[in-house]
Amino acid sequence: MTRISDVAKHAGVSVATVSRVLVGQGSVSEATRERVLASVKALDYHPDLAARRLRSGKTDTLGLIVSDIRNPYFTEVSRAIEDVAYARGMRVLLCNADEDPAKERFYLDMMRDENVAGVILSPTLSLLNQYRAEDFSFPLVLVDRCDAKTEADAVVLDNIDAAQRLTRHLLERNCRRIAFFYGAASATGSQRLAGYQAALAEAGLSAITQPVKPTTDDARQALSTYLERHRQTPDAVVASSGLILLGLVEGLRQHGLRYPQDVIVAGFDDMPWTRIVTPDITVMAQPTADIGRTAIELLLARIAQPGQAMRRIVMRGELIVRGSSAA
Amino acid sequence: MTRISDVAKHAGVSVATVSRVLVGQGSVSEATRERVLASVKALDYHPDLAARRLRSGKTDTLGLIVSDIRNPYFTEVSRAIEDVAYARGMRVLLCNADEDPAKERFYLDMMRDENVAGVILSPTLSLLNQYRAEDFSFPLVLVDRCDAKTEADAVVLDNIDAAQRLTRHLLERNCRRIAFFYGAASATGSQRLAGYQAALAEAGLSAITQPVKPTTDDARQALSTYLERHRQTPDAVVASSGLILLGLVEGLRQHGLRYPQDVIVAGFDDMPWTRIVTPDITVMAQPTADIGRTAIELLLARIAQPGQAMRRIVMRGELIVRGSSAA
DNA sequence: GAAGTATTTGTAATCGATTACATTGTATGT
DNA sequence: ACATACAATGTAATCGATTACAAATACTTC
Repeated sequence: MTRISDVAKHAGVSVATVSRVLVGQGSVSEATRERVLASVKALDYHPDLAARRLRSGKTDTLGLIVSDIRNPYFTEVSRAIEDVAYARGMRVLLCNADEDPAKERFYLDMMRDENVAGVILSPTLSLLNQYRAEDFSFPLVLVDRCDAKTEADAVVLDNIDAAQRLTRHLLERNCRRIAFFYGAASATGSQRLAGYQAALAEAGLSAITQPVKPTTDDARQALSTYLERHRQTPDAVVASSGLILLGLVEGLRQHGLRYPQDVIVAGFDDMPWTRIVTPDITVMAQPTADIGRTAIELLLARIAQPGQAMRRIVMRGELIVRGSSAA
Repeated sequence: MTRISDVAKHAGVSVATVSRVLVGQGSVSEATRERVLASVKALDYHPDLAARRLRSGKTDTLGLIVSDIRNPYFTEVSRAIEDVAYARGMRVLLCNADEDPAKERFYLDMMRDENVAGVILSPTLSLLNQYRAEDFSFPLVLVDRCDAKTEADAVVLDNIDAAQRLTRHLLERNCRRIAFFYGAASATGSQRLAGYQAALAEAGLSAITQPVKPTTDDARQALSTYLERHRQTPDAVVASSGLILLGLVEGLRQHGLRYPQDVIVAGFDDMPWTRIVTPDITVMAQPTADIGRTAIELLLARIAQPGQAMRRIVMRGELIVRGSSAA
């Protein structure tokens, strides 16, 4: 391993000067600057990050804790985040909390131990409910999940509005009995539930709601159970997330129900498969790349300006009408 | 921040003793051990990882560099890897090389700088071709992609056999003109191509092959172009990966071709959507969870025993026959 | 109980950078 | 020509742990 002292010797300067060149702090003459950089290149020197971190207390690593890495929503968001980080030469420590508050706790502790510059997190409901900014020693940006009462930097969809518009669309298609399958474990799920309920209330209709675990398997089973228990099938089934939507489509298929003839189906997240099934599926699409990019930019801004006011950035969903809700 | 010296003072011992308790090296009496642990808990002490790393030169961070985080194959593999890492209290630094040798290089350099304990990598073709074990300062396990001539720890599918069996299945369905769309940029794609070709050769048939970029969009376009250029549609189209398969299905749909009536379709990777389209899709499934778990275990074994012989672990794919290749 | 060994604990060096402070050299204004 | 300010560089302290080595204590064995 070549150390900074090797570079200093090679360039005929002190270690302090080498460090100044590398860090970009302090003043160095252009001549020595070039000499040092030449030596760095000649010796293929790479600073020891642990040493640098220990002394300076700074890191250029960001943390990203998502709820489910297999959920395409999160992979697309992470992808966008990582692209920005890559462009800036920063690292991203990606972890998967699996909707488990214990894992989430573990990873947050790990972020503290790693001394990351900041963290982007899609919090469990449990964390969100007891959220206090002062519990975190690093800048934190919430993504996907945040409510109005939580004082934090956040990037979220306008869930209530999005669910309301999606539901209104189904009402326009003359659906009356609309069953809403939602992930009860997340803030997102309950906000979308509220939007759905608001739309039904406008129309003077009563709600049919079914909380599920936010997985495809659980959603499929919940639909099955529902269909078996009730004689009358609903006019429409709606999912509060892409994974749940997939479960609903699987479940309909399993029960031999065709859409849109027997029952209309729609849900959140414009996942790739929604375009290729026949008929294709009406969805409320989220701007995942935008959400990711905005989240990391918000985080970097916060790191640069720790004092600035908290910002909650609310994005609008896009309704994409397809065959599954054809008139 | 509480430091190790605070803990030492609180417990009435020296910092060395505290360190020994925490690291688990050296001998400490049970009594002091408990006293130290009590102090650690009382003060909520967490060791500074940078300092620990600097002094010991060791890390319990692993690196994982995948080719495309949006590919469900890789998310499932990462998921399995991370589960094992979590169970052992290790961190995983996940990066997305995007099939780009430059990014791959960048992230490999970063892994070196981070001083990770080891890395799991799905290499680009370019890296694989010039692979030399001595170029890496850390233990490395290849996943998904490796060839017989590369001397490295690796976990891969038996690609030739898998593609051959998938192709034979189509031959049994009386397909004669079988078009193979494969990712030319990866070792996996060309190995699967070889398997396909072997099966056709057995049957005395000529191959129809189409290299594509390993993305859904590119596959869809390639299929379109192919269909427009050739009067006669093939009996079957086969994809060398799940993302390509999705593109083929989209393309068929776009051209109004039904399967299995007009053309049979099949491919690699049992992705969730393959079960819900109608008809559902015949696939060669990969044991992704097994692959991930095996890869990290192989890596940990290598870290523990740096001297042991290189192992290439070859997994068998599972043919799942579904409606898209119905007789 | 003495000698020898094993166990437990402490002292201080060390990892490789950053950075406060001191020092030297150079330019500027009067 | 002298004082002042500022730029460029070097010396050495420092970050917070681990660990080599030394010292103290406990435990055997005869």
